[in-house]
Amino acid sequence: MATTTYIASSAVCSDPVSVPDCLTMNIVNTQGYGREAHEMKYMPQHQPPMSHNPWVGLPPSDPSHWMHPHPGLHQDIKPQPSEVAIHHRPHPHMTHGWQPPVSSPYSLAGNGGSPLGHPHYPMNGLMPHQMHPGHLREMHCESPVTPDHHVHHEVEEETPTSDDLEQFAKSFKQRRIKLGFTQADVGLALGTLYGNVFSQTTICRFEALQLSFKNMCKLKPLLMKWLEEADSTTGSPTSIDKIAAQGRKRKKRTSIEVSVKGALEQHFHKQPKPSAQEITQLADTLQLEKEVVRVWFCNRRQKEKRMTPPILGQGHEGQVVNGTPPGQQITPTSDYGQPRSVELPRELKYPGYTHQAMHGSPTHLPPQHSPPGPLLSPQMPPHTVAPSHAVSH
DNA sequence: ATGCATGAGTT
DNA sequence: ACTCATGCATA
Repeated sequence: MATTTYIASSAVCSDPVSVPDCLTMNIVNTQGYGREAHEMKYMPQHQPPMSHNPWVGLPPSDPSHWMHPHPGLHQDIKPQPSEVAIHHRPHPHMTHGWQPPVSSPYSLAGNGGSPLGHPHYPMNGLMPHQMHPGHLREMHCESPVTPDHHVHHEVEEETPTSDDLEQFAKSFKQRRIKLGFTQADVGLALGTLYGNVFSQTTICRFEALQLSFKNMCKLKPLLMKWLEEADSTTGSPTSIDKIAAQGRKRKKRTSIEVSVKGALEQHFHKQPKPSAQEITQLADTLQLEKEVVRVWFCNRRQKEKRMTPPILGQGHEGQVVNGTPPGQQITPTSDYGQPRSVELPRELKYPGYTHQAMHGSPTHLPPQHSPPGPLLSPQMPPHTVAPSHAVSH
């Protein structure tokens, strides 16, 4: 049964540390659900664009990162960096000009980081950091489209290959852990660092390669920077406050029964993009709200586009299709529920990357830009290996 | 770690 | 109505 309740997401902001009230974003009413109706978002208390970011030298010249044309009128609740109450790290004993951009390995909110009341403090004061810094460019990605005539400088802004990403993600995770930071810490740190806060979820997905290729590319440089800062820094406990995402009316997560999911999966195999009618019918049949079904399909499609897509071919549907998208290689292996230890030969997996392989502007490119050069223009790297879906964390 | 949801931007 | 980036809530 689908729970269709709305929750006054007062969020679990039970941050033991503190919750600055300065962060109150007035969330009015969000009826994101009934799009057909009004779409009131939340009203930002608004606030001075950039307050201070003591340690984060945010170039005033580049507010674009954290400012949106419509403050407060953006996507999910994301605290503006300026809103984030950052504590100056109480560590006078630091020799560095400035310290860690990051939040301490503790503090942390609700999610992944330190769940259940008291976080584990991996290191109070001393970090196991410093593995062997000064070297995180072990990955050089040769972009497919890179003119060979020009050497690689440090920061390769060229599109990394999926291998690069995979490799990076892996080492990133490893270091992050050694440094004693949680995924949530990182997400928060990015906010104080660059003004873009990310959730534990996103960091997690990055590490697990569960984002789109493009998205991975976008985040990589940020995480790279964080890494630099992080391991070039002596741990200084900084307490970060968690912002409460309050008041927003969010539909409660619908729980779809497994049997129903199976049915949905089956339909998905036959028709990944059902028409409104089909959706309606399906919803009717399965006793779900139409919207729920619609969203399910959206999410399912999105899943297919991740770097580590679910393998098509759920245990039950026998007659799968011929709908295999060209170029999409389906690995008959089971789904992501299992430990993917096998080297999945999924050479191509970005069937539908019709858009920008990644470029700053949101504007999309024409689907198929025929490369002037004789070489192919793979926006997507040749191949990817099996995600070493490690267990950790 | 992941399922369902939101919302800006597209098509 | 869809895609895509992202995240709350939850398993």
